Amino acid sequence: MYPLFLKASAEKQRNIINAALHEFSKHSYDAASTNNIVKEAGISKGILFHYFGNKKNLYLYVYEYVLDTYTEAIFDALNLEERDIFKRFTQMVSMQMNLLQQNPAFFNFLNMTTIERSVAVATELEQISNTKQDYSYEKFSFGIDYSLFKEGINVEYALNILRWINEGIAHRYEQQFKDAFNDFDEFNKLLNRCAEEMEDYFRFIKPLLYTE
Amino acid sequence: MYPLFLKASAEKQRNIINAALHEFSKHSYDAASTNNIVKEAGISKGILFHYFGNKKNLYLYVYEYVLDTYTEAIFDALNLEERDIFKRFTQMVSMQMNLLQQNPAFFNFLNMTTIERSVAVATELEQISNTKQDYSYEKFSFGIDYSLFKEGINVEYALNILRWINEGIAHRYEQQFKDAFNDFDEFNKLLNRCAEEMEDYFRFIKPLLYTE
DNA sequence: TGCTAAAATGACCACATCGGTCAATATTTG
DNA sequence: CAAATATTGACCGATGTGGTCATTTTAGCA
Repeated sequence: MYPLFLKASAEKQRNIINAALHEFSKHSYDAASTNNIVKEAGISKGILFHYFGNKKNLYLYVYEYVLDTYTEAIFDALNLEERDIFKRFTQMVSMQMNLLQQNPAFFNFLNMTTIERSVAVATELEQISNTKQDYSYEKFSFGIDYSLFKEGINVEYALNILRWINEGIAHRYEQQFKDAFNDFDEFNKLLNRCAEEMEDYFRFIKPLLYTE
Repeated sequence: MYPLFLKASAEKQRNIINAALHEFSKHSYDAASTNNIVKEAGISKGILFHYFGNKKNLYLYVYEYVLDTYTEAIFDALNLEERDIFKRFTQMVSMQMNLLQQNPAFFNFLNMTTIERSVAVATELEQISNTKQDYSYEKFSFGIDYSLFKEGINVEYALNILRWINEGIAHRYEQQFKDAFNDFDEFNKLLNRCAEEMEDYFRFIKPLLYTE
């Protein structure tokens, strides 16, 4: 893909990706500044364009990188022998918390891409999203044991509701995550509280969906 | 508040508010352009600043206007004698669909304000939000009959889940709403389909939460 | 060591757009 | 008709944009 970039040292690549993630998670594509990115990455403007040619390539590269990293993290975290959907969710929540701890901009960036409206990248964004996003969801729900559900339960509805609970809680914590970003202990406490709350809701809804 | 603006004709006020809503729902505060607003509203740059003094005042005025309109719409739509939370939700969904039909930018703007990060307006935004947002939620859940729930059900959890279902479905339809924005029939069909789906989920979850 | 090719720099470009102003003009009012 | 008010839009200095390229630094090899 971008051989010049891939030839650079791992640390440099990481710096650039993190700086881009940070900028693109704070601003829309149009409003994001390559000047800010190079400043934060500690590189010159020239080398960035040497690597990626233009802003758009950089943006789409970061998007693919994030989706791939996310998918890979799911692969790592998921124990496919666990066929209980609630345990699966617990696994995924802990995976997401780890990712968030490693790089808070990660999910902010993903959120931004879902509301991105710039015509300059809209079509490519949707294209990449379609090819990659569904895959990780499929992976997540592979091999689920549907017989654990009460008879007559619409499993598709049940799974969607679980996801929306997850997203709803995450969304509620978002601002707090941002505020606590620089306080390591506080940030970890928040992560735990958030995961705990998700667990609470799962405990609440599980007996409603599962047979005794 | 802004007497010069309020003295203008109702049509002019409407044009300005709609133009501002449109611009601020497409761009963050910093990225939004007053030039675009005056162009779309069909007024001169001078008169806009004559009315509001500066961009920030305009933005916050529109935000208050939207929250007030929303609250008022809830007042109109809600039958407080209906004490079944599911019927209440149905009432609110239909109210939201009406608002969305009248002005699609309405909810997009509200979504944008929830992710707004500009330091120029952050504190005021939160301040206004705190004073007004809670109120409409309180209003919505006033007089709910909790005895309809199964024994041992955590009602707070149940209500949150209903809200997240609502938001999750709405979010899923968002992009489609935008695409169909100019096709009146298609747009209405979408509104109905979205409301229908919310009803489906309510029908699904109601027997899980309520006693027979 | 010296030489060459590749990597990296950052000043610089032309340009677009920004929020905001204000002298000039149009309209309303009495 | 004059005075007061409403409205215009050209204009301002400032800022920042994505992208370029002559120049310098570094790395690899003989």
